[in-house]
Amino acid sequence: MSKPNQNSTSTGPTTSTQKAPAKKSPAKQAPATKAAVKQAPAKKAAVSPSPERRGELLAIAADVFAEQGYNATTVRKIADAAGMLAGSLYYHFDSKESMLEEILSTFLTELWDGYDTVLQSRLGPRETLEALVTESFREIDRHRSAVAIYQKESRHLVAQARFQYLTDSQQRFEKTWLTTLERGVAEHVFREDLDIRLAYRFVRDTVWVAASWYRPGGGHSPEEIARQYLSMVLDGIAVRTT
Amino acid sequence: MSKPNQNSTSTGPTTSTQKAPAKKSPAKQAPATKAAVKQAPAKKAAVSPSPERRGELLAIAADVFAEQGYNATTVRKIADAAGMLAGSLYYHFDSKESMLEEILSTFLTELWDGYDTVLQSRLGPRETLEALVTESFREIDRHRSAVAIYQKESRHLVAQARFQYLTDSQQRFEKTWLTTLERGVAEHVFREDLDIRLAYRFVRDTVWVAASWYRPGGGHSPEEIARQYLSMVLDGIAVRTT
Amino acid sequence: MSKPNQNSTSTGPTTSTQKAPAKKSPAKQAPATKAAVKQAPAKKAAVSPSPERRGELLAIAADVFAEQGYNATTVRKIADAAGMLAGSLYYHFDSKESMLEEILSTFLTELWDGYDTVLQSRLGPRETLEALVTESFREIDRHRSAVAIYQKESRHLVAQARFQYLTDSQQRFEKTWLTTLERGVAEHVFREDLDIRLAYRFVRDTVWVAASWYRPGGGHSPEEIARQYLSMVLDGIAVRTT
Amino acid sequence: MSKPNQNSTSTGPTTSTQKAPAKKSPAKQAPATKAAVKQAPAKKAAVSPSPERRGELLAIAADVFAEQGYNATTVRKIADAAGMLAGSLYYHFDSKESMLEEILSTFLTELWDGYDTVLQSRLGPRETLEALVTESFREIDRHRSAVAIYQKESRHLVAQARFQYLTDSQQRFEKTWLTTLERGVAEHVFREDLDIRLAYRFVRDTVWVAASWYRPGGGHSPEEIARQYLSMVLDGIAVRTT
DNA sequence: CATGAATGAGACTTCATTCAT
DNA sequence: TATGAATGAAGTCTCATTCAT
Repeated sequence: MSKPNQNSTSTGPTTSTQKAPAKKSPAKQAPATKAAVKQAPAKKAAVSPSPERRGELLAIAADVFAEQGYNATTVRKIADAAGMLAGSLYYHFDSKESMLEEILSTFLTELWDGYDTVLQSRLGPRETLEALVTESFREIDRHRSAVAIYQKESRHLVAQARFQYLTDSQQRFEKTWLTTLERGVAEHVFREDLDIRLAYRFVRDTVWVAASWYRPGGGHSPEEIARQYLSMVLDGIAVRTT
Repeated sequence: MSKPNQNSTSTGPTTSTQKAPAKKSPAKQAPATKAAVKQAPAKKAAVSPSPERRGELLAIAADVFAEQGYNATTVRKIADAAGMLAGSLYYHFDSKESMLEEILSTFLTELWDGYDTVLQSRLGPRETLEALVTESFREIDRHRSAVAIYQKESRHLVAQARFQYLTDSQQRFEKTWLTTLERGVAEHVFREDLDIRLAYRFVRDTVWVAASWYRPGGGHSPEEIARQYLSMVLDGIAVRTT
Repeated sequence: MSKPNQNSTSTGPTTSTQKAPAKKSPAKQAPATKAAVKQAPAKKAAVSPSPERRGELLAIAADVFAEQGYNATTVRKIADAAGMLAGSLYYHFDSKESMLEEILSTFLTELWDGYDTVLQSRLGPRETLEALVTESFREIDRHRSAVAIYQKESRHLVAQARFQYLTDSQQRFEKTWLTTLERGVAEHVFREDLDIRLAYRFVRDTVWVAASWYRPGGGHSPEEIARQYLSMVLDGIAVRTT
Repeated sequence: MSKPNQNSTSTGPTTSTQKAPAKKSPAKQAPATKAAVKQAPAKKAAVSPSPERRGELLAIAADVFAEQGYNATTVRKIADAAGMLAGSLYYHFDSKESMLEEILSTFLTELWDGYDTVLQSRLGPRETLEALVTESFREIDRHRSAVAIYQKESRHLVAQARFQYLTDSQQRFEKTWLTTLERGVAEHVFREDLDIRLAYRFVRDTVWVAASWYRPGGGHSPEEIARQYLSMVLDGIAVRTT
């Protein structure tokens, strides 16, 4: 039992084809990746006795990471923000990197919970797109820092085995969107002349970059922003010339 | 003995071949800032013996910065990529940061050259928007790494006096776009129900994030991509239902 | 509030059940040294509430020290092995070092008890040597971990005032053996051409290094091993050629 | 080429069944273990341009390791002894551990060079034993610190994949000695009643522990010490009673 | 121009130890 | 007695930078 916590319990979002709505399920299974990567003699125990403190600290860390960038964030800055000494963080977490990992995997798990709920509703392509975008803005609202971190850091991270699940998630994400767009074209609700991959990137980037400027509680609710974005994405900004 | 060049006064953005008057070109401020920051007794000589080598090295550095992030990039990685030892870079540049600065200011100078040319043509708002977007994709094509760096790093850099010109540029950028959009609404070529600031961010992000996936020489010319993007931005991806 | 016990004055080697007078028993010095080292105002109470638990913990600690080396052993490893948390050990012991000290001083006290019994029997030199070696193997059998620790760590420990008694013991040990060997030569039971100091080291190392591979309960009794070793030490491994 | 040196060239002693005498061959092949363990993107270059400095630093490090123990030795202590700053060591070596590895592997390579020369002479068992012991004392003379380190640290190190070659060497060592002793018994030059494994440990420990007290240049040449040791090991310390 | 070697600041991390509960 | 959470010192290592050659 020794050191009581550590992030061993966080779940890789890869495993998330969960049939039930299960929102906010707090990550029950360890990512498959980890099991394969670590053959160290299991020096860390399994469950955290006080998940609240962990959560607080992770939220603080996420804010600093988002604000300053992962590399530019020293553990001392996180500790300062948490009102403790740098070394004390290591009572709760294995490493700076494991904080990052837990932040991202928690976010992705919840994101996929939301997406899966949408996808299981088997809406039409336009309604699916609307629901996915709206859900995305909700996630940005709830996990703004995590999204911002994801945007900025995921590129470098995918190189590391530990962050394999980012790649997995990305692929699933891409497939989901491409399928939706293709269905929309096939069903004549999206324009036939679209370059699907380009449209995918267009929608994807359009939505997620919002995390870089969105401030929760700033006048617009996520649903409002989603509606405006969807209006632009679907109908364009130009006046209809008939 | 004395290092013959250094970018402090040489390739600064001020000296670039600006075709247009370009008032408030942000690059102009950089040298002033530097002068204020450094009080060392003029220990550096004036011009680099071989500006080509400088340019090569900067291009290499930009690629590595874009690939790995500025903070995660060590000067050794740059030197490796350039086939030299880390210390040798200091014959050409004052510091890692000055490389970054030169990369960004060079890019911004050229960007504003292009933008200013467009703006002086006094086109209608829709044509202005089209021309600015197209020009932007051309810049992405020519300075992909610089754009990617700009996207990723500018947020924290603006805190430093040395990078004041980033803020200046951003403000001018925002004003240019907001004005164009407002003119468009006023002239009934853009939808009246737009949230202008949201639309600004929408267009801005839509364009620049492309730098994160665009690969020069990859099938699509910048003009083609611009056309497709414009089509989506202006007319939306949905089929017109009347 | 105040920790009830601590080994500072309790199980020190002085208080052990020494059957023989054992002048200069090295353990005697330890308390004096300690008193000199610690100037804290007697903040610790006298005796541990449950000396058995202390003993168990020390045995566990000794095993881990022997296995991994003193420096490489963290108090957390000891606590893990004892099924408690690292901080909890400090209810029982002042410090990691005081555990080490108690392990070593306990061992040395018992060792000298045994040696003194032998020496008081006033046997001939060969029989003395045989008895000392046999006694040594018995100590290895009973205190394998302590012996292994002693072998590995005593060299750097002697530099510390707290472990002065190690030096004292070593000197007494050396004197005992040299005397025995010299007597043996004088009485023509040991070879005259011996380099006494070399022979001393030979016998000493031969015996004690066994602690590094000896496993109690592993086929050979300490007495058997002693007999075999003595056979080799006394008569050599070569066949007699006369 | 970047960072110029690093210990990538050191040879595992496992590979040492070299037919030719080849003394002091400076380790040409990388240990098989390393290739299997490291899949990192080969960030370190291959050959050291100034092996002399490396050698000096390794000798210094070996002395400190031997004196204080590997764990208790801080890189700062090594750097102090070398007259430089701690960080500067990392220009020459990857890590503290890689210094240790290079020290040990260099020593073992030379040791096996010497042993192989002896073994290829196909002497009788007694002469082989004498030659091996003598060779061992010569190695102690030349690599005292490395031998002392080996004695103290090899136990913990074998757990690490990087030090696999220690296990390999140990097994080969054991086989060599057991074979020699068995031949001796079979050919009636060693006593028939020997417990071979015990005798092996007896001889092995007897020889190598000498590194803990041997000081080069201290009156006795390695050959003299070897002769005295052999005299004791072969014929015992007791006077012959027939 | 470039190298080789070093500096020094600061990063992440470990760990013995403390203490309120 | 033991836990949970923290402290603070110290350790290994990285990296931008310097400078004599």
